[in-house]
Amino acid sequence: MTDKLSPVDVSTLQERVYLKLREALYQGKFSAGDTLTIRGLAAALGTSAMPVREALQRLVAEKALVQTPSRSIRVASFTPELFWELIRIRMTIEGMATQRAALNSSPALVKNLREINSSMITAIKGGFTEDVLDGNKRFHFTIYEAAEMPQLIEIINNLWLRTGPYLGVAYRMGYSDPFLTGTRFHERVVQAIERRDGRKAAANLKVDIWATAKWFTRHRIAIFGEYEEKPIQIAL
Amino acid sequence: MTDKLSPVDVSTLQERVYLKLREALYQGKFSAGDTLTIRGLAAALGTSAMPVREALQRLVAEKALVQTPSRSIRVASFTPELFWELIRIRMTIEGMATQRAALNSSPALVKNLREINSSMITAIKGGFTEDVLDGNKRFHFTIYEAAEMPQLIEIINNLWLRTGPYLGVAYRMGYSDPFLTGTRFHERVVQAIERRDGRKAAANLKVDIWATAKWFTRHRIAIFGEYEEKPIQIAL
DNA sequence: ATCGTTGATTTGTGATCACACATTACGGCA
DNA sequence: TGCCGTAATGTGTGATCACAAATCAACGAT
Repeated sequence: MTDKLSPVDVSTLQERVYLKLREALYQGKFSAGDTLTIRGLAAALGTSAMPVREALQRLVAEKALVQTPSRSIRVASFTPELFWELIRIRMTIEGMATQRAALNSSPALVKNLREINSSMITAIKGGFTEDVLDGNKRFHFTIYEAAEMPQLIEIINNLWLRTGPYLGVAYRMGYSDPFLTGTRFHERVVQAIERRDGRKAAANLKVDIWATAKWFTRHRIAIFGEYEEKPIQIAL
Repeated sequence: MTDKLSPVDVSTLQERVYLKLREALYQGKFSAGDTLTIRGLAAALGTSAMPVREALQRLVAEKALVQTPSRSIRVASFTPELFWELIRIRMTIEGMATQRAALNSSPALVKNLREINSSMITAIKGGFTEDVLDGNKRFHFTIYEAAEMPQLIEIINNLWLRTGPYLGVAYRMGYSDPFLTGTRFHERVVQAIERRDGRKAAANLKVDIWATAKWFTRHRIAIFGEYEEKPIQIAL
C-alpha cells in the first residue's frame, strides 16, 4: 500500500533557489562579471531575501560566484591563466575517475556509453544543441559514476559548475563543431574502457577535455570578463 | 604619510566566525558526529544567530560539516570507504601539485623545505606535537604554493579541512611516530624536487600521504563516527 | 519491560527591519 | 570642460521575531 506513494518534496526554499541559480549558471544565463543582488533575485524569484542570500553564499563557497572586496556578488570570470589551470585540474581529476571507471568496466556500461554517444551525434547533425550539451554531460558523468567514488564526483561537479558558462556560450552561438570532434574521442574512450585499459581511457578523455578548451581559445570566445586585467591568449 | 598606516580589519562577523569554526575543526576540537546548533554557538561566541548560521552553511557547502535530513548540522564522520577514497583523491591531486612544483624548483625552495623538515624533526624529538602538526602542514603547502596554481591550492585546502580532525586526534593522543617516518619521505621528496624530477617527487609524496593514512587504520584510531553503519576495517 | 502517546522544549527556516557602507548622480567651483 | 565634495539611492550585514518541525521526557497501556 505505502509503496504506491511517491515521496513529497521536503526541500527548503533556500535549496530550490540554489538549484535554480545553479541551473542558470550551467546554462550560461548569466555572463561572466554580472552582478547579482539579493533583493533583485528575491523579487525575480518571488521570495524574500533570506533564501536568496543563503543560496548566493553557498555558490560563493563553491567558487561559482565571487565576492568583491565591497561585498557585492558577481559571476566568476576567468583570466586565461586561471582558465587553463582549471582545464589542467580537470584533466587530472577526471582522468583519475576515468581510469577507475575502466577497472569497473561492464558490458552494460559500454553499451550505455555507446548509446549516449550516438544520440549525441544525431543531435549534432539535427542541430539540437541543447541535447548535445546534455548528452555530453551525460557521457562524462556516466563514466565518473562508474568509478564509484562519490566524493570525487562532487569535486568534478563543482569543476563543471565553474566552467559551466562556457559551454553555454557555445550553445548560444549555435556552434557544435567542438562536440563533433569530441564524439570521436568519446568513442576511443569507450573502446579503452571496453578493454579495461585505464591508461588509454584516461588519456583519450584528457584529450577530449583539452581539445574542447582549445577550441574556445582558438575562436577567442568572449569568456574572459573585461573585469580582469591582461586577457592574453596563451599556448598550452 | 599615509604609508605609515596599517590596514584596519574590514572582515565581516560571519567571516570571523567561519575562521574560528574552521580552526576548531582543524584542531579537532569537535569530534566526528557532534551536533552543532546555531543558538548554541552564537551564545558561545557572543554573537547573534545570523553570522553563525551563514558560517555553518558555508562549512556545509565545503563538506566540512554535513546536514542531516532533519536539517541539524553535524561534524562530518567517515566510513572507512569514504576515508580511503579521500586519501586516493589527495594522492592524485597533491601528487599533481608536487609534480608541477618540481618544475618550478629553485635553490631557495629546496633550502626552505629542508629547514621546515629539520625543524619538524627537532619538534618531534622535543615532543612539541603542535609544532609538528604545524610543520607538516607548512611543508606540504610550501610545495603546493610553488606549483603556482591558486585554484588547485584551494581544492587541496578543502581536502585537508575534511581530514583535519584526524591529525588532531593524533595530537590529542600524543602520538608522533607517523610524522617521524613522514620526515623520511619528505627528505626524498625534497631530493627529487632538487633534481627537478617531478615523477619521483610526486611518487614519494603520495607514499607520505598513504603511510600516514595507513597508520591511522593500523592503530584503529576512533575516526569513524558511530553514526554510520558498518564501520569495517578494510585493507588498501 | 516495551512501545506508543502526549506535552514541553529546542532548533532550523524564513520574513522583516535597522543600519552602515558602497555606488551613483548631481551640482558647484576651478 | 574637468574635478571634487555632497546628497540620494542601492545593497549587504546583522538582529530579532514568528512558526513549523524535530527532539526529548514523562507517562500510560499493553
